[in-house]
Amino acid sequence: MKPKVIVIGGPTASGKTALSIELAKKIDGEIVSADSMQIYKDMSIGTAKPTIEEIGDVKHYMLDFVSPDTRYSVSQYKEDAINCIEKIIKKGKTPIVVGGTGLYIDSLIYGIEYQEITIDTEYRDQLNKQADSGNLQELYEEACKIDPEAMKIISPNDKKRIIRVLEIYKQTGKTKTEQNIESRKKEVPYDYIMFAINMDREKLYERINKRVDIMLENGLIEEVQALINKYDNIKTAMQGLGYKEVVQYLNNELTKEEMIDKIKMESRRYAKRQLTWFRKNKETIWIDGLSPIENNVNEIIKTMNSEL
RNA sequence: GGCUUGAUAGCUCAGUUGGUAGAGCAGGGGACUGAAAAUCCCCGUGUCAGUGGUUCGAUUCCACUUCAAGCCA
Repeated sequence: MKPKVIVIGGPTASGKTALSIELAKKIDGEIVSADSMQIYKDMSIGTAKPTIEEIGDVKHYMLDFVSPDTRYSVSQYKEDAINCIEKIIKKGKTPIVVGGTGLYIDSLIYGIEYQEITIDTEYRDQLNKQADSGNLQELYEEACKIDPEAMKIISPNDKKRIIRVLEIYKQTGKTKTEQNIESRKKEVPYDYIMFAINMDREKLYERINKRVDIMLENGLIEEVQALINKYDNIKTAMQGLGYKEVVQYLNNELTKEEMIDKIKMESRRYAKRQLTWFRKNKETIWIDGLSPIENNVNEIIKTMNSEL
């Protein structure tokens, strides 16, 4: 029988942190984060990283260990997270994967295998330059020639994905379609049980808005200021919600009020995208984030025990 | 109190020389395999403020009413 791994997803501000910590306490579990921004050091307020008080004695992995000027990716995440899961299981404890980054979660639950390659940043930059100088259409056509199958679902405007199709082909000689098939050949070694939190949309949005206000109170602006003082190249980390908006504010491109409203709006949209992601997986067991945490913890334990 | 202007989608507004209306933003749905808090795709019926009149037909023209802004007393 495969070891069980609990997964808890859900939109931002839905209460994943609190639920997972309570669950971990109750079942003697350890937490593996699945969050593409909380991996970064020096980014705590804006990513709503669990605080030391919240964490308490519950062991957390995959938090706060990458420098914001470093490139990180799903493939690395998959490798690192699997190591953590392995370690936890060896201890005889239950791993609890928690986070809002659907892509990262999928890399685990579908056991995606990534080939050992490093990204050719030079080639990527070159393609980006080409695309930005009005030649995206050409790149799109080229990608269509290489991998017409994959291009069926990629829009002529989706620069990132068009470039990726070209990159994969240049570096591996394979098409994205071929690679996708190969990446899912191996059997998934764990029994992942997927939960996701949801709640009344209006309530969720209220919580998001409130959380943004609290971030500001807790010193988000100062955190961003310190971040840009400390690091030179924070391209990936700057994709983080809230961070780029504060930078715009610091550059006087936005008023404080505009910045706050924008962070709230972008966070709401992000939550919507996250929900879309988790809805796609029909195995997902939905949890009502508005019921008491204790009930939800018990619900999860009950489901676990019934899945034999 | 008088005059002027306005009232159309959640918001800002366009429009219909009379044949029941459309943009931006907000919002909703979806896609997603090495940048993913990223990137991309799709979605617009609303007593056209209310009541009456003219008309085959009114959101459009006319009258009155209500509300708002401005001006004059």
